[in-house]
Amino acid sequence: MSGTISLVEIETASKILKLLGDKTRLGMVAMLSEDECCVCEFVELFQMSQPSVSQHLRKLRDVGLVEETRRGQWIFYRINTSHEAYPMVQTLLVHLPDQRSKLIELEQRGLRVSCD
Amino acid sequence: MSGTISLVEIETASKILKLLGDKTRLGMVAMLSEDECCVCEFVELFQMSQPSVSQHLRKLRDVGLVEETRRGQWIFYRINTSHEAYPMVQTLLVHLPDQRSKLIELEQRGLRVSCD
DNA sequence: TGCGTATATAAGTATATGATTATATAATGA
DNA sequence: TCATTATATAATCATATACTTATATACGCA
Repeated sequence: MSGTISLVEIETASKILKLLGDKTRLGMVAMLSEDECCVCEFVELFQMSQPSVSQHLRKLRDVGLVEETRRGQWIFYRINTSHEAYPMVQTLLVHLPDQRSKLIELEQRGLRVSCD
Repeated sequence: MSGTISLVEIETASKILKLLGDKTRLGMVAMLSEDECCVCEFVELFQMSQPSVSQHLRKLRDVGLVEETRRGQWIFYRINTSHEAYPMVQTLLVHLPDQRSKLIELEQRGLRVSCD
């Protein structure tokens, strides 16, 4: 229903915001709001070790903010739009710079993973 | 200009969100979005020691998210609506439960500080 | 001036966090 | 089946965080 705002308890909201209060994880969520991504793409995008990327994604997954799907060797992550805090997160993301160019640049470098 | 959304860099946004990723500070900012408050009111509202409250407020002040004014013995805090990330913070707060009842309850218990 | 109240700051400490390194698991293809 | 690639997890460690206690500062009032 348009006009209805989904409310989140302060305690719940602060847990989500603590997760997003890390530039890597916030960047990941911003990227995922454009498109699904897999771990090796994040490794490239953030110039960060694979275990580090996996651990950040795990934290996001543990609270249910992202979901994963395996496709062949790759595990793709996406935002869980049914999460109770998703509406709040979405209004947040509106204030962040568009991340599409980074995905495009990745694609041009031949490092974008796509499964059909 | 309506329709224009103020953008915040991911690094800046994550710093703000890290601060708001603590239930005490998020609660404080939510309260302050209703009305100015002083330290002793937060001590009562959050049932927390005075130094702890002061330290949380200092972090919020250090990034410029809140401002202070001394009035007599008391130092009142308020949200800095000119902060570059304020629009983002404001859209966040919309998703949190209304805090007015807590201020009203404080007033009824005679613990609300007001200076004229 | 001296006392009480409000607040800030400093020091200390236990816990949380984010990175690294090493290792385990799972899928692909020769 | 074996090597390679992608990912997860565990262990470790340095740093950050949030609280406590103790103390300093500032104001109001008798």
